[in-house]
Order: sequence, then C-alpha cells, then structure tokens
Amino acid sequence: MEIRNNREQQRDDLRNRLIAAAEHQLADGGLAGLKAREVTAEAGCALGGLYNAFDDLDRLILHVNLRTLARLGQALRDAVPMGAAADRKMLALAQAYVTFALGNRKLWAALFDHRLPEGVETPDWYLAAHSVLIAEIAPPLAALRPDLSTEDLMLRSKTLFAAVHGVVQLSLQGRFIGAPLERIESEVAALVTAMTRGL
Amino acid sequence: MEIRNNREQQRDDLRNRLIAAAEHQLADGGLAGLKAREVTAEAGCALGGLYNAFDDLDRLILHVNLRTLARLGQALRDAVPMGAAADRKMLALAQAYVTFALGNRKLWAALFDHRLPEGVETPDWYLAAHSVLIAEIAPPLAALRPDLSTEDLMLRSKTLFAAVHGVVQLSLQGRFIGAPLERIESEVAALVTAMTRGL
DNA sequence: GATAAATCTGAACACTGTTCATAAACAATC
DNA sequence: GATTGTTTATGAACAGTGTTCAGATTTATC
Repeated sequence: MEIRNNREQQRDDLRNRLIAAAEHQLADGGLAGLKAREVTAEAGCALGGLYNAFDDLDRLILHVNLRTLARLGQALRDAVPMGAAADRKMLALAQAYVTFALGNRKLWAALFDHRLPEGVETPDWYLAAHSVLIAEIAPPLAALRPDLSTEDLMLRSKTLFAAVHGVVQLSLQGRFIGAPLERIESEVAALVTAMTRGL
Repeated sequence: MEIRNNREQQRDDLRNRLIAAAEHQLADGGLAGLKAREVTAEAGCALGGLYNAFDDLDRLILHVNLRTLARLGQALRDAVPMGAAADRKMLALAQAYVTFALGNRKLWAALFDHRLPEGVETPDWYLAAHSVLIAEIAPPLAALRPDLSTEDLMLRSKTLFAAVHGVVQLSLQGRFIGAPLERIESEVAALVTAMTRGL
C-alpha cells in the first residue's frame, strides 16, 4: 500500500503552509520583508518548526522561487501561438515575459535578487528548474537561425533571454537607466527582432 | 581665504576613511560582508562615528558605488578608439564593460544588487552618477542609426546597455542561464552587432 | 498500554544596524 | 589664555534578525 503515514502527511502539510506563507510575505514585502517569525506565525507553527521543515530561510525562499518558476514556465508555454511564424513566437515569448514580470513584480524580483551565502552551492533541482526560462526559445530560434549549431543555439538562447531580462530588470528597477514602463514592450520587441534576424 | 577649518577637514577625512574601508570590505566580501563594526574598526573610529559621518550604512554604500561608477566611466571613456568606425566603438565599449565587470566583480555587483529600503527614494546625485553608463553609447549609435530621433536614440542607448548588462550579469552570476565566462565576449559582440545594424 | 522515535516548542543565543547620554575636542569671544 | 557654546567622538545599550537546542509532546510500532 502507499498509505503515506500521518507523519509524512503532516510534514508535507507544514512545508506547504510555510511555502505558501513565505510566498505571501515575499509577494507583499519582497525579500527584505520575509521574516522567520512572521512566516511561522502565518503558517501556524512555532518559530523552530521552520527549521525542522527546511534547513534555513534561504532554502524556503528557493522553494518559493520554484513555484514562481513553474508559473512563469506555464505562462511562457501558453504564450507561444501554435502554427505561427517563428519570429511571431519569439515576440510573443518576450511579451509574455514582460507581462509576467509586471504582474508578479516582487516574486519575479526574488528569482534574481536572492543570493545564497558565499560558499553554499545551489542545489541541482533548483538550477534545473531554470530551464523553463529558455526552453521555449530554442525551437523558434532554430527556425530563424539554421546556421547555428545545436550548441551555439543553446548559447544564443541564453544570451537572448539574458538580454531581454536585462532590459526588463533595469526598467522595473525604475531608478537608473531603464526604459519607462510604457515603452518596455516596444524596446524589447526591437531587441528581439534585431537578435532573431538571420544573417 | 578658503581655509577649511579643522572641523571640516577631519570630517572629510573620516568620511573618506570610511568610504575606503567600506570599499575594501565590499570588494572582499560583497554586500553581505559589509559590517558596520568592521568598517569603523578599519577606518579607525568608534562604531557611532559612522552615523555622524553618514545617515546609515546604505548611504555609505551609495558613496562606494559612486566611486565605482567613476572608475567605470573612466574605463569606458578610455575604451573608445578615436577616429574608428562607429560599430568598432560600440564593440569596444561593450568589451570594456565586460572587462570592468570581470575585474571588479564584487564592486560591480554592488552597483546593481544594492537596494534601498522601500519608501526611501534614491538621492539625485546618485541617480545622476549613472549617466556614465550610457554617455558613450549615444554618439556612435547616432552615427549607426540616423533614423532614430534624439529621444529614441537615448531610449535605445539605455536598452542596448541594459541588454549587454543582462548578459554579463547572468553570466557572472554563474548559476542559471548565463554564458560560460570564455564566451561572454563573443555573445556580447553578437548582441551589439545585431542591435547596431541599421535598418 | 508500553516503548522508542520523530516532531514540536519557544526561550536563549549570537550577530546585526542604530541610538543616545556622556565625554572630549574644537572655535569663538573677551 | 580662560570661558563658553557648539560640534564631534565614544561605546554601552537597544531592538530586530536568523538559528539552535533541551525538554515536552505527539506519533508509530509492538
């Protein structure tokens, strides 16, 4: 039988409550607003309970980010118009990324602002979860750039993502040299068009 | 006479010693490694002295970043080859940016990782200091893209910087979807070339 | 029910940034 | 050069963190 005994159920329950509470606090107050005491209060357990369920606050944040990445991945997959031309797909992906960032600002920021302490290496399952960021880019890019080898295609997909991300990030930061919000989409579109144009 | 009395001299001395100490700690251990007690110890003053010289640690970090921006601005200005074609100038600028980031990783990271607490608005002098990031881009871009209006030219300069920055940042972060270090320069070059190609 | 193992609890700890009463140093005036 | 008022320096104390851990509680197994 696969009866998960009460222990495991409660353990998973608590973990999920903690993740949900942390997600809530993170979406509200950003990384700086995430407090162990507030999270455990909202999750309905004692302060120490957090450290039975997770190694530390950083690991809990990683799990929140995991959820955010899953939602972002879904949004990107949903955004690709079936049967459309490759350049249309690319533009749709970029726009979906902008839309997600704008609609989930604090959680999206946590994805890129959070840092593990020096010397602590990122778990593999967390690294792997980031593949959603470029998974949808490679296929249409391959159609637009048949001159690229598989390896170069992967690299260029990462570069294209990073470039779009940079524009969105500096713009949403809103303090330095980013584009004003109402022009992000058009600037990103120009960037994507330039990068996907063949030789 | 412009005899700056002893008070002002000592005050400026202390401020400079604090900035230098903070820069040192920041270059060593990043933002997370900057501690008020270590900084004041290295600067040779009591803990409270920091709060006579600066409002708080955040403001001290802003002053360190100001220095970093000045050095970065100088590096970028030095990188533009006089009399070269505009596209060469653009590539030289991008490469200089990569080189600076690689050679000043923690201080460069502090430029973009540091956040003021919510509700505290960034001082104008700090915002203004960021103009060095795009100052050298606009002139060669104007030559390459005579079709752009002055306003669009500024916006596109920011976008181009942000795109290059995104690639460098995600690569140096080294954990997600960035290019491997040895390929950053070529990817950035491809990005710049694509973005500066005229219509 | 008895026993052993896992889990929960929250007081205590270590380490932060920041404040503030007090002391010291300085500048101005006579 | 003594007096006086102002500025600056000091570091103990404070408030807010994340994290630990000995003891209490719950759960699973026999």
